[in-house]
Amino acid sequence: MLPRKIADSTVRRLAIYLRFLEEFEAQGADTLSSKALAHRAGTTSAQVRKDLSFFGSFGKRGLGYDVHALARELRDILGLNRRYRVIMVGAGRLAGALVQFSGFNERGFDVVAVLEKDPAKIGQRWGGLVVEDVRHLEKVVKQQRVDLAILVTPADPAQGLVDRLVAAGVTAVLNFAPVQLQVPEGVEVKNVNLAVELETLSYAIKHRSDNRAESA
Amino acid sequence: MLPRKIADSTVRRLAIYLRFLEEFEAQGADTLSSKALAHRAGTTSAQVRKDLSFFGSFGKRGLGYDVHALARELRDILGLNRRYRVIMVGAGRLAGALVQFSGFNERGFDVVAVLEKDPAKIGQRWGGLVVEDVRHLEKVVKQQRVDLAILVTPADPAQGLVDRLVAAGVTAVLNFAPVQLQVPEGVEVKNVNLAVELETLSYAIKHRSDNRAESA
DNA sequence: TCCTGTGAATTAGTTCACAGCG
DNA sequence: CGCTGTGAACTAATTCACAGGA
Repeated sequence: MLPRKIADSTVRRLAIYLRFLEEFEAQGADTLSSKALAHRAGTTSAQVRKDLSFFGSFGKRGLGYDVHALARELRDILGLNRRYRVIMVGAGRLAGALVQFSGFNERGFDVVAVLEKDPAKIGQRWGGLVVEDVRHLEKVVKQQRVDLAILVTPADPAQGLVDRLVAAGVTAVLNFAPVQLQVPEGVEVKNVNLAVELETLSYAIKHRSDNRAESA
Repeated sequence: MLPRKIADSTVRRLAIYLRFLEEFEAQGADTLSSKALAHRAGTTSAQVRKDLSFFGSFGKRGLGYDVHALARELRDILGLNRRYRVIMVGAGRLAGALVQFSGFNERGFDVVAVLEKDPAKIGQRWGGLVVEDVRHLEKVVKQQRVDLAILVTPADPAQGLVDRLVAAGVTAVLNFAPVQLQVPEGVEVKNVNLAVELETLSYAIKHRSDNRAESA
């Protein structure tokens, strides 16, 4: 059923399809064509069908997809039919915003601990959590049975922290620090680099006319 | 000099190379090989050379790249040798974290206004800024000569807001709302979807063993 | 010799186009 | 018929491999 390797771009689109399916679900629609889904997700119907085809045949020819059934399939494919225990490493403003971000909770990601180095922040209450000393990282990861870490620190300490997280058993990391983390086989890292996003926009602004005219 | 179309993946890597070049610069290195840069950026030396070759020949055979000179070239290519005037649309926690985020300022992105719908937040002081009523969007965009908008709102109002931004003359948007925005030709949108990032990690966790073993 | 710059080869990803089922 | 599912065709991106200048 599962091919050797699914492209990251496909997985991202599946997550996007799921979001729209759930919107349609809420609106009471119960059948949807690949064309309609593609339109909402900003892609083509062939792409939608191809993406889904890697995992099975979920549609009805001549009809489309059952919204409920396809949403359920996608949640299953994406591993979203369980909850994840998340540790937040770093307690700056961005970390604070992420802890509050309802999208995480709705999707099954529960922040179970927040770690920080700065003594001024240790002991603060964050919602139901207390910010803990990062020295206790290993203990917390084990006691809380952490599945996934969100790393929200400056660049400098990031590699050392990820080494400790991996040693303690964490196998998935969402990294906001602007460094390329080195991790062993079997550990997944996703990077989010806000500066890079802005810089690609800067590039687009600067080179906008290149796509139309020859001269610069 | 500039080919018709540069892949987004290439532009992102250029931004990453620049970050590391600046680190090396700060450490006093003045020459660097494509191999060293590739290692830091998590790619291959051939990829580094190919990425750069789209824009020119910046290295010295047998030696490598002059760190200062290449950094300057990349800043020029990326359009980072000027400052950008940014409007933040939405004044939630994430917006607050982004406004404070030093990386933006260091890279030349100045937040010149923050807009919000919620009357409770309008009038709050954010650093040197006062949160303004989103009704004044058009006026603010024009008076502040905004180059770029960061959209940090729920999904619902996002399309309407982007329509107004575009009508007012904004041509680049960094979108955190979980919708696929429809914009006319010539307007650039970059999406950052934190839920999607977590969901691809969830997928990776679930399918980790598939890469090695046959059975599931 | 060392390391860049780059066509050529390869691999990955997307789109086409149509057979086949409801 | 309508719309899915999917090989085949195509396009894009990466990697190879080597010529050539410092």
